Amino acid sequence: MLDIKYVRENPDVIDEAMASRNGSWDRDRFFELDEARRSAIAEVEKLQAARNAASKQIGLLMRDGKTEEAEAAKAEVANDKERIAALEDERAQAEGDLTDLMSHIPNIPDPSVPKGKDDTENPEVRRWGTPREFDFDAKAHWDLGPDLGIIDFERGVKLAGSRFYLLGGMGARMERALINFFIDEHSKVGFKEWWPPVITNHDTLYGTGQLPKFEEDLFHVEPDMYLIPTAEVMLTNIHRDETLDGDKLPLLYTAFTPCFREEAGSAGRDTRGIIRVHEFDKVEMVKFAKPEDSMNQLESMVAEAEHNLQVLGLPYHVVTLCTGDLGFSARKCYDLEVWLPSYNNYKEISSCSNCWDFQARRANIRYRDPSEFKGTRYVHTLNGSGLAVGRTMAAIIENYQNADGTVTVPEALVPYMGGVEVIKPED
RNA sequence: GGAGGGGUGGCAGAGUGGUUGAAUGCGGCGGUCUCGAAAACCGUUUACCCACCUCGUGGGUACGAGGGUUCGAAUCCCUCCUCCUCCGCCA
Repeated sequence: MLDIKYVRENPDVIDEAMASRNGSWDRDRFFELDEARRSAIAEVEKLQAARNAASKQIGLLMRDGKTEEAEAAKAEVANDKERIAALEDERAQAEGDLTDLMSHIPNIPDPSVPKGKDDTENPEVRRWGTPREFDFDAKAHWDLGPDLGIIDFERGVKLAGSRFYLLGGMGARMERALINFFIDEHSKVGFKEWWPPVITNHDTLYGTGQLPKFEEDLFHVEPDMYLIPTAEVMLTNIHRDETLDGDKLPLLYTAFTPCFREEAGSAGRDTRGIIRVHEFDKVEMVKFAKPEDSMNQLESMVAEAEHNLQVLGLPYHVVTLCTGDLGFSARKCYDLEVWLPSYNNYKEISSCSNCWDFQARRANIRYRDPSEFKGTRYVHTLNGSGLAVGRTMAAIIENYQNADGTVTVPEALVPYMGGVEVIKPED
């Protein structure tokens, strides 16, 4: 959610921001509702002030035993009762509509975000590692996985449906190994580990911006709950409706959770393999930072995600999402894309965003810092994958495959794999 | 699933319709005292919204959430959420 005062005073900035990120907002309706709300407030508060004063008088008259005068005063005040109720309804209506309108407006891109229409215009920031040249016919993970007996697509579909898969043996082991590896790495640099529920409610999803606009992307659990699409939702909402101590910032949180996505509208995209599925595992990083520090925290979060790819020896590059590709809640976002031989291209494996005060305002997360300012301010929230587990496994299988159809386990992962150095075909 | 009892300011804890944003205690902040500190004493202590003569003043709202009764509700009624105790069931 944007600051309503800022929107009121800078509508041209919003126009420009929406145009640059392929968003839209109803400017005329905003001012119509804003005006309606404020004039209703002015009127209703005037009447309330009069009523409060009169009620106080009635109380005094009653106390002094002047019953008749009190009754007369009561009758007089009663006249405004319906009027106040009607105005109050008017105010509530305008306010509800205004909040609804505001909650559908995406964040404003940071001035440092490059202008662009879509993901084809995301500039590369840097590149690490060199994609391997294979001197044999390299396989895609959707072929190699089943050949090794570590990924079973057919049974995944039988157990749950399309876009689900089953891991077995060393595949299952590697999933578990990657989760532990990632969390251990984050812990080394000060991230606190959490273990949240994966079913959640409306308010939590509203806080991070999934609701109300993106309900169709979520798995619904009857009657009114949802499966989380990312641990970001839970980690960020840990402090919903809280006022944090400025001395404790930044807070660095991490968690592993499965993530659930309806993938409505992505039919036909990434249909092969484990790249785009309804349920996948991810280790997530979330930070709560002071405004003046949040951009630095974004850079260090990206560095932490990169560190994991580097230790695993997976080639990748970093791109800055241009205005047209920016997610709803993000003010600035970097994507890490890992090299996938089967795509002969880089594929997103992490997305690190600075949401600025956008989520904090929705989720009401503030902080206090008496030495810096009076009262409270909204914190800045950041989130980033560190990393998507399934896509990491796909990248390892493909980049570390050998001519004989085996897969070498990245050195850093061997201890997490119970000492297994090479994955060979299983029965 | 059944029965009962709670949810008040940073914390503890009063308050069962009328000058209650809310006693009291603790904590926090400022001050007096002191070489300094402690103790003691004095003062102070929320958030959001609206308006204006915009480092301030005035007004409104907020006692789990929402609705109702009333001139007026923390106090009465309804619904929901949540916590606790007991019983049942259970990984």
